[in-house]
Amino acid sequence: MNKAPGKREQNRVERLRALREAGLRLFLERGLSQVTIDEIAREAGTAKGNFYRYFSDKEALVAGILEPMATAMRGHIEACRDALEKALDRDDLNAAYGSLALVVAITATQNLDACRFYLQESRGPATGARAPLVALADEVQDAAIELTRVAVKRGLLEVSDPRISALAVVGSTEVLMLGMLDGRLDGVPPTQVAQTMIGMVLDGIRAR
Amino acid sequence: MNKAPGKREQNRVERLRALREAGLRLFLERGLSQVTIDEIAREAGTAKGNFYRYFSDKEALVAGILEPMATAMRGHIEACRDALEKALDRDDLNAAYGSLALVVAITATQNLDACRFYLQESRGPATGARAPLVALADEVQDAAIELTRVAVKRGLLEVSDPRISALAVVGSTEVLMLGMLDGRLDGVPPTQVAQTMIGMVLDGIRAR
Amino acid sequence: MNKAPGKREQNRVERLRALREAGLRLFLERGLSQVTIDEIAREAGTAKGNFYRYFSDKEALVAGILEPMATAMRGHIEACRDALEKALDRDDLNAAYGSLALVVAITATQNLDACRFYLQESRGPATGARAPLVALADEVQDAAIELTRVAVKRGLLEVSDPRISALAVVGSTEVLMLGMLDGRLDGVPPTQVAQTMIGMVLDGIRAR
Amino acid sequence: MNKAPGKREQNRVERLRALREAGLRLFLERGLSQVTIDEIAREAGTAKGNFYRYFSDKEALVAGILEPMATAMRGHIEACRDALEKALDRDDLNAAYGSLALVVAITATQNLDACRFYLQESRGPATGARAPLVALADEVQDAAIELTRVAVKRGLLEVSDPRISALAVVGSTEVLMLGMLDGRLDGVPPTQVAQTMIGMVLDGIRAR
DNA sequence: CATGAATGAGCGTTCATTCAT
DNA sequence: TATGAATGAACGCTCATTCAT
Repeated sequence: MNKAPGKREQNRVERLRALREAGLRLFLERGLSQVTIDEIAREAGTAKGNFYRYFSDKEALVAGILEPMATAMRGHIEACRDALEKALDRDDLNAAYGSLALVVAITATQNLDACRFYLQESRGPATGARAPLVALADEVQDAAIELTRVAVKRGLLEVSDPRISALAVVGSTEVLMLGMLDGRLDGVPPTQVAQTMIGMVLDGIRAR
Repeated sequence: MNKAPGKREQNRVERLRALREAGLRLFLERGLSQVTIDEIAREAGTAKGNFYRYFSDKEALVAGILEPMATAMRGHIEACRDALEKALDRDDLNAAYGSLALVVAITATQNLDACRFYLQESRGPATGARAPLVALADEVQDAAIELTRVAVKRGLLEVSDPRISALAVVGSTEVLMLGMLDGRLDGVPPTQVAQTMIGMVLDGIRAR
Repeated sequence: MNKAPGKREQNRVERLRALREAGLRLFLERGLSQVTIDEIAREAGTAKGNFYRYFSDKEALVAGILEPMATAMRGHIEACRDALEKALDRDDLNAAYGSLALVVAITATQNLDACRFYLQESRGPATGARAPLVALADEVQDAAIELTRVAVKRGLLEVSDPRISALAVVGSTEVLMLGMLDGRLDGVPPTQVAQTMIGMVLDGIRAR
Repeated sequence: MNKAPGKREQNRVERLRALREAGLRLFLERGLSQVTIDEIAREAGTAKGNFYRYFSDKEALVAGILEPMATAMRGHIEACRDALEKALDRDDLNAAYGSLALVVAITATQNLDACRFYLQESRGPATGARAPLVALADEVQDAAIELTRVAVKRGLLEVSDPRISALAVVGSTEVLMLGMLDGRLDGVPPTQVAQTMIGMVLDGIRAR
């Protein structure tokens, strides 16, 4: 019996979703540190005290908001590294990077708000609720450097220093994404942005 | 009389400096939103109530911290645009960009902490004390786009879209600077980083 | 039918017992006011909401915890008074007091935790959940005074003031019991403590 | 200049007094755990946040309320021990104990409310704000035992066990004091109570 | 002017109590 | 009937801001 999920479980899932959504919406509107638990609960249509059934504090909510995107990103990075480690020539490299760009773009699109949230709040000291964001940012930068190192080690890429190339790409990507989100790049086809990015990657940032 | 600055004025200037320095130090350590006026005053060696004699609130302090760097940057950008508008060939372009890179680097070095503060806190919604930071960031991005547009208009640069190139450069620069500051680029000579950046600019981000 | 207790009733009794035990254990560990209904229910292995099926609030639980001991004590006191009212000489008095001491000791031993709980929390204003404890303490003191008055009235005891003697005995008893429970009297045979107490009673506290 | 204490200092002292007094009054009325910082501040005629300038939390306030009495008691106990250690005969013992009883009585009278507070809340687990009370109670009981041990060691007192005598005296004293405070001993001259107590002490609780 | 005490709104968190499941 | 999710009033504590000294 009870093949369908019970009402309790349904409510639970719905509440979680509502809290995450409300939190994300408010964080984007007014900034992580300016939003109170009170508001999040109200915006999610529940009582303040109920928030704490679902998240131990604001930091846990932030982690929860980021989690789907972070998990997906980790998977994509892993896959890209696997591909790079098997890559034999420039075409394989192209394929690996292109593939990564594609799935990252898709993941970003599917988690648009979370992505924007990440871009907006991931810098600075990892104090309190910002910790999960900074941790993820660190992870991303380290992964970018690692991927570049692999490509260089396999002789597929020639760069002055893998760290420079990797961070430059990460930085460009971040600001371009924000540009698309905040309207500064309105009218530019996303594919063109992507192409520019991939060009940067493949050209190893040009400096040799 | 009183050609030399009076004792009063000297004190005033010293207090201002102490408050700005203390605020900056604490903002870097623990994040803008986590620092209280109380702490800033204590760190600056003055009484809490005295803070309000010099700054109307935290936002004003932030603006004060950024002001020297922002003024310098505006000057540099202005000069670069002037140079670009008189530039006749690729060499002039090189000179203009190289010059900008140089003075920006110098300004950043002279305002290292303010620069880092800017890089760490300039994103996200412009709420509360963060407003001056976000405003400056907007200004920088708009200026970067404008400079690129000028270069393109004069036929000195060929890019798919000036906005993409400009933002990519801004993003790379930001993350590379942070990388130098947070140790991720330890051991890389700054000149090499700069060269990579200038290469990016001159190559118009490679994508055509 | 249903001469034997039904399953329902069995469960009910078991739940009550579990809640009382859990509450008592926690009250002793951390103090009456520091224990939440939540914890009591969890410790008793039942759901929080279920607590309210058995007790209207914390005060009712406290009353429930004390009830067996209180009822027994009332009976013993009653019996002692009956004995005293029939007592004709010092031997009868000895017998009555000795008997009371014995049954009180037995009751305390049989309700060791409840007794300790009473000793620890029965003072102070009768606010909230503490009310039943304070009420019982008042009852005990009044009874002690009353018993002494009876003995005096019957010419069996000579004291400066029955109230002084009675309260001194009650106070000594309480602290000595606590001393036995908290280890301060480790190594002293309980009978020796009891003898001292009875000596106090019979000597009418010595001051005449 | 400024021989008289400044207005600031005057205010400070007055606030401290008001907070201690307000706290004590409320603790007596409704019990330590039932009183909120909010109420204490309101009762003291100050703002809630101001409470924390003077006391780090409720526990610190309790310690502050107890402190004068505790310090006095420690001094008296010390003096009594010194006297006992020099005592040569029963008369010296009488003097030492009588003296202690007298100064304790005076101290209690001078700190009537604090004394009552101590008597009402010093039992039970030392959780949170109750810690200083329990610590003081432990100190008192240990000191009582120690004093008795000294008297016994010097052959001035003959008791079955110093711990029993000491705790019995402490317990009697406590309950008799409460009895005087809560009206149960109305009409009994305090001197008579004291005499009873001293009789108890000198007779070594009668049990040999 | 400088000081730091006072103010009180507001935040994060808890918990007795109710109520849908 | 049992469960534990939801509610919301408090509570402890903080801190931007004001103001007496």
